[in-house]
Amino acid sequence: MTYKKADLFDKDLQRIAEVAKIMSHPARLAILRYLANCKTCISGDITNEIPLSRTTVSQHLQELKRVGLIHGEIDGLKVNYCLCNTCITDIKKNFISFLDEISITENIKC
Amino acid sequence: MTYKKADLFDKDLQRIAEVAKIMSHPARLAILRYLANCKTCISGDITNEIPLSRTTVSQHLQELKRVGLIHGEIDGLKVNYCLCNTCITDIKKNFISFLDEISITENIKC
DNA sequence: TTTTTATGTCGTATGTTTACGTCATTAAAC
DNA sequence: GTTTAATGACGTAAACATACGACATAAAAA
Repeated sequence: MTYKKADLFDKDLQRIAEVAKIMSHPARLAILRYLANCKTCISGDITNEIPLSRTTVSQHLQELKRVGLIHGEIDGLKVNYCLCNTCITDIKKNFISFLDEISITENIKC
Repeated sequence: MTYKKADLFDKDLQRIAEVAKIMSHPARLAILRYLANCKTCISGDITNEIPLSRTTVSQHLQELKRVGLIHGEIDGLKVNYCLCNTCITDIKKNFISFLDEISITENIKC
């Protein structure tokens, strides 16, 4: 009965909140940054780059995949991960739009 | 011994993650949006606007205050809250910079 | 075919967030 | 001076996130 009242809010706020939550862990941000720079994108390489156990990194990768920020493509034993540019563009649009919305120019007092 | 390995990551990623975490709840986004629109900003008004208990809203307000997104100013019995534009501008800069960084143009495959 | 390698899934301990009722405090109204 | 009103702080239950070891799977190498 307690908990999870998030659905009481506007859909657009819920979406921004969802994306923000995904970005709320530095490991996931580090993964995104790494994927933006590397060419190979193999899961193992990401694991080596991140100072956490393989399992934990894998878990973060699944999260990123779940919201659509990255894609994974099986290549034999290995998995190639890469960023979803469409999704990132979309997120950028959403964030900027929200932050613009709350950037008032004429400030009232404090 | 388990838990909280966040400090192993770059300071800039930690800061973005911290801000993202604050933005990861629709109630807090709704508060920010409301503060951007209203003139009065009295705590009680915010509580009426948000479909959560007074205590919970107060808690969210403290969180927003903690990271510097809003300021509160005591006015007798009441408290006037308002957005911190400097902080919001800063956040916008940080987010856009990170999202630009991971927006690769030449995509490799997927 | 057996072994090795790369990855994901499951279980679980511990820490954190969310949500709210109750209590404390302090200013204003009476 | 008492009462009422507006807030914040405290305590706490339930849900969720983080981190990781152990197990499972399936491709590649030996």
